[in-house]
Amino acid sequence: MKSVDITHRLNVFQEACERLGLKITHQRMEIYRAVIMTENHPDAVSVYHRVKKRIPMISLDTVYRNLKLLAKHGLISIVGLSQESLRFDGNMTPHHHFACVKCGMIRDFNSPAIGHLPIPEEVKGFGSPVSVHLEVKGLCATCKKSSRRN
Amino acid sequence: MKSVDITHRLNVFQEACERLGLKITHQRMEIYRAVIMTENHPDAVSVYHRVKKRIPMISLDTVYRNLKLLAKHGLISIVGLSQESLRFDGNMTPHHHFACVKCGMIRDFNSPAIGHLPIPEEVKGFGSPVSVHLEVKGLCATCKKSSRRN
DNA sequence: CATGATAATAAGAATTATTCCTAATTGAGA
DNA sequence: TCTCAATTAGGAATAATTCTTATTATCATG
Repeated sequence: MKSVDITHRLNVFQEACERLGLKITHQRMEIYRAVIMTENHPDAVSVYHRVKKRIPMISLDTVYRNLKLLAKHGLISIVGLSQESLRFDGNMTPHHHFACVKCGMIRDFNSPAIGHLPIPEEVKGFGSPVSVHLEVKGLCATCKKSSRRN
Repeated sequence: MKSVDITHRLNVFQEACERLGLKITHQRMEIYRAVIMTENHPDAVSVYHRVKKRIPMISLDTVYRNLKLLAKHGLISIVGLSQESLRFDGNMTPHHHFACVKCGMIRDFNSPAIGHLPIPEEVKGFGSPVSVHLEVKGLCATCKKSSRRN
């Protein structure tokens, strides 16, 4: 990404923080910057090491706290289903998943339309695809109800 | 799932183990059975508790070991991208992922076709979808090369 | 059916990822 | 500038997963 783009995105980020009532701290800015500058979807520890070069006293907890906070506010996202532990699936027939971001509930669904999706040529350049799943994230009906009560 | 179906799947599983040279142990059978009988994509600890009712001395390690082994052989699957830690994404424009199951590399791709997929009505009954990602799992070019060497 | 090679297991220690706790610091509005 | 709630650093705590080792069980073969 070009440095003018980075600057622009940092400005947009700053405005978003103001709008959301999040304080604009040095740490928060650098953590965000590290995420958008890293192409390959870093984990928290990678972000930590990267930010440490600019803020040597940064704590890993601060990195985790901000990454989660920013993800919660939709300023960055978590790759995949954001589960804290591995989950297993005995259904080996083609299907897809709906996952609740709050309680972790996962439901299967099929879709003939999705069944024969065209995988772009580009992807074959990355390697050999083995499986294809559509992952729909959202709030399940139960969690939606309980969050309205608050 | 009906009990005749369970029985049938256990038979198929047993044949698969024979074909793959995996020994048919009591623990392995019960672990597989627990996974296919649980609709909601259990994590390892849930499987452990379920199996413990039938094999009180089962160890958690055995559960993990078998779940991973069965997943490796394609007898069950791991939900999502099978990552061991959370990974973050600063790209908030619509895109999809190719993930290498061996080294964890993730690459983005877009697809206009996937962009306006019809989400089945069924899914709206589960809750409110927020994001939709296609997750393609496979072996990346580099890992494919290095595994051929062995 | 006995037996030996080897895969698999139990139990607990070790490792890794993530979150919590607390005291000190800081950003931003009055 | 002053104040206060939000944020931070640092280390302890927790949770998830893997490793180590001694023992046991499976299954091919005699």
